[in-house]
Amino acid sequence: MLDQPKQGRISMRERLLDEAEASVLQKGFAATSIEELIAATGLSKSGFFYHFKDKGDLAKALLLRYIARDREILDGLFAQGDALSEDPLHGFLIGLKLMAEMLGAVPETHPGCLVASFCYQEQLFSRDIVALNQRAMLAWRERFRPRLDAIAARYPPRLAVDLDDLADMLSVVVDGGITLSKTLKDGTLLPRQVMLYRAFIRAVFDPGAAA
Amino acid sequence: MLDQPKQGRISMRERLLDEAEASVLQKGFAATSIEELIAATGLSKSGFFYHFKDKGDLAKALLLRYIARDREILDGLFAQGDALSEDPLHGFLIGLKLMAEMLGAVPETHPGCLVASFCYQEQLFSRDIVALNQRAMLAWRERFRPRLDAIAARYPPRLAVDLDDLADMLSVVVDGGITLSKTLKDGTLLPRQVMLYRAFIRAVFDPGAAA
DNA sequence: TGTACATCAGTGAACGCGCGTTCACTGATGTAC
DNA sequence: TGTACATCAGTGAACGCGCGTTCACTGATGTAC
Repeated sequence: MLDQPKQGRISMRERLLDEAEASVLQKGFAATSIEELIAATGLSKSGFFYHFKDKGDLAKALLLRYIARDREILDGLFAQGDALSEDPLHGFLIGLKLMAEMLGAVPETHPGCLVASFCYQEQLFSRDIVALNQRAMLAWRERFRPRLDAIAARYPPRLAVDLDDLADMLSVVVDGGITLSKTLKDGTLLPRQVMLYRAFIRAVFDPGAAA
Repeated sequence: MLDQPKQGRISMRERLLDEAEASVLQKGFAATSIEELIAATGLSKSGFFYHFKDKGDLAKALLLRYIARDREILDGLFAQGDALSEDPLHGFLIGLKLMAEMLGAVPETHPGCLVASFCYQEQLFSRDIVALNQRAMLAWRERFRPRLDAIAARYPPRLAVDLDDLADMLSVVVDGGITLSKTLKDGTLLPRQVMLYRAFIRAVFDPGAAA
């Protein structure tokens, strides 16, 4: 029994977070009621307040979990890309392709980005949650800017572009692509946009890019 | 008196819509209460229900107004671009530059895109509002795809890209750019992303693009 | 020009429901000695 | 091994407030004849 992995049985807390995340992405945080979360999980209302001291605490836990998962996924994707090529440009391009594949793999459309959702409801949240959201957004820039620097060092850019902007553009394309996909209920649109960003990266750096 | 323009005095209905739009973009539709709208405008609660039959009716009016304004602005921008150049590519590039300038002109950061906000709260709205939102998103593709066709006819694309995707990318960059700008509270980020999209368009079509 | 009626733009009071939160309490498991 | 206590993961009942909605009513302006 001791050597059994703890997995399999998901904790009540985790189940509440799962339900809450899905609900927030479909109707926003304010309309996501504790009542509905306990109905979905079978917990009592006071049971909910054992896990979260108030609704704001739920929001914070939701965001922290989302950010951590996001980071892990990106780590995995681009570590794979780097493992498959020593060249920084090719490694990045592989990572982007893997990303597009992953985003296209789920049969339904992407459920949404919690950071974008929170951004459009900022006034509901405490300052530390808003700050957390900003850090999450900045994390993308800080993750990809050094990569672009390394690429630019080997492949002089063929277009005059700011590398911070270019790094930001990936999060922009993913966020905007999610909104596009979600609004039009077409899951293929998001990966296509990521591949378009990838084409842009090639146009900027890859000497053999022009068809 | 008859020849006086009706402007100047804004109707109560319009004031309610103004307040509602700002509030929705800051905290979402569910958290935007009728109570707060009448407090801001000095109207009575039943006065509100004279103008809108229920809260869903407010949402619909909000979205219709937003979409109409959006269309007018885009019409103006790209009509200007076309007026300044006969060439479809250059006209489009001018339109994009004007767009970036307009988006950077407001001192504060962009208040947000109602279509994106509604997309992340879809479950709150009736089917016709959701359909309206889809039409609004599609309108961008349908507006820019013919332009790209005209450009591609004169300037054979130097990169293999799908023109629907490329048309979609503008709305993606604007939507994602708004989220980026809004989250990081930096109004310059949005116009910079639009200019980056413009650079991509040049890279795809403009024979003299490479620096 | 006068009167009758219609429409416009609201007011005030009341409603019931659902929401987030609090409080005192509980029964099962873990740990110290 | 037995007992005392602490922690974990909850329950059940009650609360007050704010929300969206309804209803009967009103006073000012517009229109028909």
